[in-house]
Amino acid sequence: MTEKQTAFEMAKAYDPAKIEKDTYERWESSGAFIARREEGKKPFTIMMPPPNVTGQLHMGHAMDCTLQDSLVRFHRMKGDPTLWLPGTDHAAIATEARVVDQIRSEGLSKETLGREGFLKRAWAWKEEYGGRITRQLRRMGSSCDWTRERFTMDEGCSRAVREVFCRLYEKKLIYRGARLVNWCPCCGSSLSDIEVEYTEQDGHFWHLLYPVKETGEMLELATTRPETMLGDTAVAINPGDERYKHLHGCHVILPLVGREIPIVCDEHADMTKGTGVVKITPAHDPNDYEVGQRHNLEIVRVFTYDGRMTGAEEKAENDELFASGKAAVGEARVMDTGKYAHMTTGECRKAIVKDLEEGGYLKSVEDLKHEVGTCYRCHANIEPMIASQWFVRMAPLAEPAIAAVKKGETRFVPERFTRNYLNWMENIRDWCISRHLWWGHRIPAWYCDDCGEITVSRQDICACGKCGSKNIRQDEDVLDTWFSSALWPFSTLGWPDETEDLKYFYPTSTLVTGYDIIFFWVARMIFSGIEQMGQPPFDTVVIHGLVRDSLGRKMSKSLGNGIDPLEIIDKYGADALRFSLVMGISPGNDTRYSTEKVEMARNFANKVWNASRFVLMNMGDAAPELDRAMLTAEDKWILTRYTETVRQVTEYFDAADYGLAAQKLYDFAWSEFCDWYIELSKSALLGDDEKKKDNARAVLLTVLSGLLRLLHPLMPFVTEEVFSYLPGQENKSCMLSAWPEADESLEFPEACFRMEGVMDMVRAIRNLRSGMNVQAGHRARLMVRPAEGWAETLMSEESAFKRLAAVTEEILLGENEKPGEKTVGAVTAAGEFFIPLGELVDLAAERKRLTKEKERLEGEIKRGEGKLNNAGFVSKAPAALVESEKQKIETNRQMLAALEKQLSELEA
RNA sequence: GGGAGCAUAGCUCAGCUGGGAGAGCAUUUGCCUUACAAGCAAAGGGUCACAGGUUCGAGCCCUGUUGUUCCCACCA
Repeated sequence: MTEKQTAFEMAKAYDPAKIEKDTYERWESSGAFIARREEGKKPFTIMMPPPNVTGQLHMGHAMDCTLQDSLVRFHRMKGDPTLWLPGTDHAAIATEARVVDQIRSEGLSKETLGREGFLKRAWAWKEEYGGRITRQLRRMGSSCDWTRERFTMDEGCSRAVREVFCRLYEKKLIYRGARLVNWCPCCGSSLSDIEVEYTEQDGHFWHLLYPVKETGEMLELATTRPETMLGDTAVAINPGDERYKHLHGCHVILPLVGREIPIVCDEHADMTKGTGVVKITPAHDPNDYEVGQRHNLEIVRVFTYDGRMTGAEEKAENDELFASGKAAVGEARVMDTGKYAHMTTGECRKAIVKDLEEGGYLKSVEDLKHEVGTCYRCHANIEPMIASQWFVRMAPLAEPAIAAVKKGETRFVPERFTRNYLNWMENIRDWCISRHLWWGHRIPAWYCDDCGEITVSRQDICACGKCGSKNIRQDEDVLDTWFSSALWPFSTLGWPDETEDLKYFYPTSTLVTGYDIIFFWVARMIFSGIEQMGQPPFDTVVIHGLVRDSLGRKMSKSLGNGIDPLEIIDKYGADALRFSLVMGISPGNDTRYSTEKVEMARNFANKVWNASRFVLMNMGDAAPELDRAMLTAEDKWILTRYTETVRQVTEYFDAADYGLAAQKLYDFAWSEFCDWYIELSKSALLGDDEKKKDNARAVLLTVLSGLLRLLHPLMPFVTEEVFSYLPGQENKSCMLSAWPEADESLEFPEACFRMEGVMDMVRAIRNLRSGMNVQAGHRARLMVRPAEGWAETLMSEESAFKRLAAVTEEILLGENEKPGEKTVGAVTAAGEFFIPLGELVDLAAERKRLTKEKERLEGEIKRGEGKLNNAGFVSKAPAALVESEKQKIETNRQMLAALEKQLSELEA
């Protein structure tokens, strides 16, 4: 613990850079972040969505992290055994791409390094960037349990991955097969369906003519991808299409290739679209693949896995595969595309179009915009391909995952995301989990070259499980990175071992994440948790929006509009960044980042700092005790407002409504505590009545100490720093202090009402002076006529009103006396007042101003009467509302009467 | 083709189970008042997208319309 400076040594402005590093180190080394199991107490657990080790944190992480840390600190202060488990994700495809870039810049390639060499480089990358990320998380102030930090590819997580893979395989929920998959020729890997992003692209419709063998007529059809025609194995028409009834059972001759292919009848052919004729390429189109399955069509692959046209070598290889009987079920035959072989698919498209045109097979070309699948990582166009891959059978896993959410065992906040989740789960297709990469969890399957057996094993094996042959190879591919993230809520707690942590902390409490990964991650955690653990991994999923740039665009590397959270922390402090990311957000909605917001938050942190400085400067030696008998009107007012703030902020945190919590704290701290209470407290503090001084000190301390604690989850650093200076809290940590509870005995509604009246009147006076251009330094006299029942409140020796007004005015009380000189005046609910301004008073302008006010009041009264004369309102509205409406009218009538009197006095 | 979000002050956005609209920034005016000029005291600025409906009462609930953003969907 560092030597504490006194309040008088506190800097005039809050300087976060001076304290953040030390404060964080103190927290961490004290062990305060470490979760402890307390039997009999329900823990609060959050698993951090592990950031990718690809690079560094961005603003989205900063927000995600702030929301989680706020919740975690809130629960820790409430006394829950709290675990926030941090970690990082190996991000298979993304990291591999970065490492490939890195080694390429050194003139190396994956192939030259070899698998082992490459993985060494990848681990080095992980060490560097993983370390950077955890440092960044610390800079944000994250109070996570670093002793439990995990990595998706560490030993334990990897063991969990293998265990799950084997269990699912044994239950036949994982299978291998040759299926049509989304293939990214650029990444050289398959992708799952959700990894494909559809973007609108300019393209063409090529209208082709295929000659019918039996009739000699030309059949017109259209395609957006003419290069796939080489792999056509049928042409489809709708069975009910009258135009083509005569062609049932006929064949067409595939142009350029000369292959005879059947005309099949299939519902897929839509009579209303184009000519109603569709070419069928089962190897390269998802719909065509389905048609092919239904009609048992041949599957002819014409693309290589790196985006070129197949040639003689590929065909020979493929032929051998089939000849040896090792071809997977559903595997495609490969065609030697002859003159097109080795062209890229793009080059081939041009060549084919040209050849078709020359052969008279191209009827016309039409421009068109259409949605094309692209890779979410590299944005290259996806080529659907037949490939032998591993899949997770989703239907049996989805079913309980749907039920759990429907039953409310897992709840989405905001609720609207439930539908999103259910809709996706209910239409889910099998999950392709193979990735043709090296960085990741290698698929634990071995192929026997002798007997063809596939052995899936928890341990590495060196002989075939069936025939014992040593002639085996492990599958070259790794698993989709989300396969391991899906296990995060339990793999990180030691599963498959029955660890104490696992028993105590699973299922976790809340998951906090952005809506962009509900499908990628949240859904998969839910079904994995249910399948392996028997219960869903969390009860609440708090979904937040994305952080966009100041123009509303997504922050991205390619746009160059990303902002580094660390730079902002360096300049404004972590608290400012955190608060700016939370204030004004609403659940599930996107937010824009702007420097102005950070400045607002920085100013607020400074305000908190200075308010604290003021309170500390005025503290005596001992910690003052709150004495209820001593409380003044303004004390009661601020204590009431404070209690209400405690109640509301607690509710907001419980509902994960951070934006409202921040707003409430900002308003209370600034507009009520600082602007009014601190100002009012000065009279006692500067006076020499020690009892009054102690009373003011006690109230200031009560409110400030509570306020700091309420603010702590959002602004941990400044609150922690200031808290330990408080009398009675020496060397105590705000983070470990108790969350404030609303104390009803500190609520004084009547005092509050009185204080609001005083404040209204003070505002009216200031307003009038400002409007009359009264010089700030000018101490005019002020004459006050209290409204009925307000004399004591306004005019007693102790009145807050007198102290507030006395700053600029000299006060005269005259119950019913006339001002007797030229004045300006106004009426408020608490009473009326006059400021004598002699010749400065413009009678005509005054008349106008007062008349305008009179009309406003008359309008108010009329509106109120309208309501009360409405039988429906009186009978149906809540009684309290009707009553307050009556009160309002009564007050307004009194004010109106006073105003009319003022007007008549003006004439006199 | 389905689904969702958004439309409120010049800008960015809040607004709870319906009870006469708020903040920050910007603008205007006056202040270095002994915590804070990263501040203080004031001011101006809104047909709550449009049209209906429910209700004693609608920014809020319902229906439709327009604009906009996003997600999902195999459309040749």
